[in-house]
Amino acid sequence: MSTRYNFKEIEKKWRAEWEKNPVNPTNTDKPKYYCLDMFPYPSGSGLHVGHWRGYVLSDVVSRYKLLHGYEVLHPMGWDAFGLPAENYAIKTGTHPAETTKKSIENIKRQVKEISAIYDWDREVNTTDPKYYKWTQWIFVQMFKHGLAYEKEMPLNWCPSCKCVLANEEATNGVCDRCGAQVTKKNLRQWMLGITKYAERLLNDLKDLDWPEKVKKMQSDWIGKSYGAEVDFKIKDTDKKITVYTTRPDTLYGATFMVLAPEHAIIPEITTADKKDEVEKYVYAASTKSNVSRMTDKEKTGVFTGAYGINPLNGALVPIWISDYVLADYGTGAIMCVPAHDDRDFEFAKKFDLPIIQVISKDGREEELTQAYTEAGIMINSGELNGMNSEEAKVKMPEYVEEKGFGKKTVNYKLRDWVFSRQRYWGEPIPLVHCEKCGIVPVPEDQLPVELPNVESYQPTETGESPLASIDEWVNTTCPCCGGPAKRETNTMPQWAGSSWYFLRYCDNHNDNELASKEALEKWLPVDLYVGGIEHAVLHLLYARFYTKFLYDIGAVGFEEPFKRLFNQGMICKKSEYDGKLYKMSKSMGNVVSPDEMVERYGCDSLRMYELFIGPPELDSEWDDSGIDGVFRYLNKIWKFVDENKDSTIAATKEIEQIRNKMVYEITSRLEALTMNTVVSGFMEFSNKLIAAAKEAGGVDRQTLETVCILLAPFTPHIAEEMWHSLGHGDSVFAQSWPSYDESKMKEDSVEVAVQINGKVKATVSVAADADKDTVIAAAKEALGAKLTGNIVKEIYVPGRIVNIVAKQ
RNA sequence: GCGGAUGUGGCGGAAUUGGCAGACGCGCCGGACUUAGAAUCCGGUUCUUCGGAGUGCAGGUUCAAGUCCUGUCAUCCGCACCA
Repeated sequence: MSTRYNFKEIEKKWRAEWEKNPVNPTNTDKPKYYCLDMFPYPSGSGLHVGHWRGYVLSDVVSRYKLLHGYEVLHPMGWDAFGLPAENYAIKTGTHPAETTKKSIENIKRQVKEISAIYDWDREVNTTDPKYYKWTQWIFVQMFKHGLAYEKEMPLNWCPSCKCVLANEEATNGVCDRCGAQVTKKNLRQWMLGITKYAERLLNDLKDLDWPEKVKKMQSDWIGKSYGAEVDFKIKDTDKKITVYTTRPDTLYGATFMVLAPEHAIIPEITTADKKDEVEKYVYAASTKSNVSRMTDKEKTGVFTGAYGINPLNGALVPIWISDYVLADYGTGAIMCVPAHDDRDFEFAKKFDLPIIQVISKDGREEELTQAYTEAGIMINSGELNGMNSEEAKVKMPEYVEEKGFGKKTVNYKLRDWVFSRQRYWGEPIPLVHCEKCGIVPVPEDQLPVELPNVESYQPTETGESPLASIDEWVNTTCPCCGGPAKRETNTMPQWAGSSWYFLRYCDNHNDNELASKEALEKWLPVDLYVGGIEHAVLHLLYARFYTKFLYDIGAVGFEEPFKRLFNQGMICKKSEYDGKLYKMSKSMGNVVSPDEMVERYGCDSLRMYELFIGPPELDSEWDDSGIDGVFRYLNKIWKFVDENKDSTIAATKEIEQIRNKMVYEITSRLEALTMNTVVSGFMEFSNKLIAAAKEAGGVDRQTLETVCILLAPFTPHIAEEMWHSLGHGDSVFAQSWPSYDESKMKEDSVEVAVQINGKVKATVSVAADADKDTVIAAAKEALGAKLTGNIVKEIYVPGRIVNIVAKQ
């Protein structure tokens, strides 16, 4: 006879039962809890055990809240627009909708293996016209509010995806999706004015219960800086150049200026003798790739022949051009203080420009071998001399403003969002170009603008969408004047659908609004959002921006979508190619299939092991054999409940103590989301319980029931089965989370370690409430002859330790 | 270059936030059961020259340090000419 519990039968039985009678009742008047997973892209290759981690964690929290009497919204859906389905279409001619449908079917089957309490009636799919109707509707609102606009500018272009990229998708000059080096291409594109929200996106971060790391990444990306704009007149002309600086305190030390090669004033100020050289440099910079401009740190530059005038002291400063100055940040022009800026120092050394020190450590000038970038005492700075540079930094912007040659300003690194894509498998941008009326949004009652069928999905080299070749779709009538007009052929980026999907879940069948006011009011904002760190800037920033916009137009009643964020770590495994640790992926050959694990150990064991593997916020290495421990534990607890299910005896004091402590520990560890210690807690307390029961000749019912309920969020099937085996007819999830009685957790006697000079020499058992003198006396007795010398000090930490300090 | 995280047995990792380092589990060793294996159960498992030593390394504060401070090394992650 096998002692293994029959997980296959049990899990099948309860899954069928829960499908019929969901344990999470809807439309109640209970308090709400919205627990959200980042929805997956339904790729053809399906799930691996790494995907389970976040989904199990969020399901544990959801079920835990359920047992606390909440009505829980725990939905799942598919972020299904995107390149893999489209690339597959290019190769095979299969319509992406078909591929997507198949992928969703497959991944949904795998997701169901997790046995999470997802409400499948609320499933969303970003590629469903009923869904993207509202993605388009939001765009139309943005257009109407002047937030969506068209602009021609040099953009990140991925030569491999044949598509433009947003700044957020092209960090380090590399395509976020395919890894190809990004080039610049001058294109006319649709932009979203996210920079208008920069201040709010930054400010509202501070109230969010998010990992500090993510908040920092977002605030760095927004990149707010305080400084001043200062006007430099150009010698012998009536023109001026405005520079932006965060170091107005160093203005007296500005010895030259540098313009970005794209700066519009360059042709106007370049002197005749420098013209050729300047034009050559500007041309070279324009053809230099984005990547080399970022990575070639060697300074290059050219002198324009013109001079600016330092507004403070009238000094003449030569105006140079260099590609280390960015055209689209600040004013595209800088004043250079080589004494106090590394880059300016390097430039000055290379081109032999003067260096004037204006800040010094001790008020004395010194020979600088590198830029002095710390704070210090002002020197060579007229009226500022002797002042602390930090103070000067604060005072100067105001001073500059008073004198009328500049103003205090703020700058952001955040750029507007390049929103259009030249690909097929995305939401069509719902606009019409009319010769008479200009750009006209498609009327809301005509949404969605559905994706037409095309013959070739192939993207073009020219930056034109594959949709442009379908004349019967492109040619339309203007909704405004009824005349001939052409549709916008660009599509939206993948982020469009995911920027608001969390709103749709609460009312996903609504054809009249993106979600009803009542449903939004009831469910939003999200209480806990679980997902990977890779979306720290992209998705999470976009979703916050969308929410703020929708708040501004009155479509939602809150400004921040996600109150609490949890980033689970990745599951890694050694690659079979080079033996190094990598995040699980098909291409590294290190994928472990959850299907296989479920087959061998069951869903409950895999769920518990996913949590046991390590701290949930850190990356962990997958180890196949580790799951054995969890599986053995479940067998052990199964056997324990089975053997005692008909018990009628009362709890001993010890068992009562273990039960109360167990409830306390499991609860507080679960609240802190330290799930790995919850699992070890289960093992630890169960071991104690089994040992105590052996000694007592059995265990009481209440303790067995408590164990079932505690386990229910983690291993729902076995918990439900054991609950029923105790004679209950209702579900374990209809119960309340157990409470604990602190007074019953206390032990009568405690083991106290006895130290001499901080080294443990003995232990002694004393009454828990014994006073210091009693314990010290007992400790000395236990030490006996080991205690020598003069006692200097006696320390007692109640219930923990005695330390006797003795001098020899 | 700047910023952040991490560093504890053969392995994954605990440690009530300054109070007996190594919980819990994997693996391994020994034993029981078995014709045998699997499974299960019981015991052991940081190192040690048995004095002690020990949380990447070197200092410091303290009666007491994995935990606090200073310096340093390594690994990983984010940003990267943002003036």
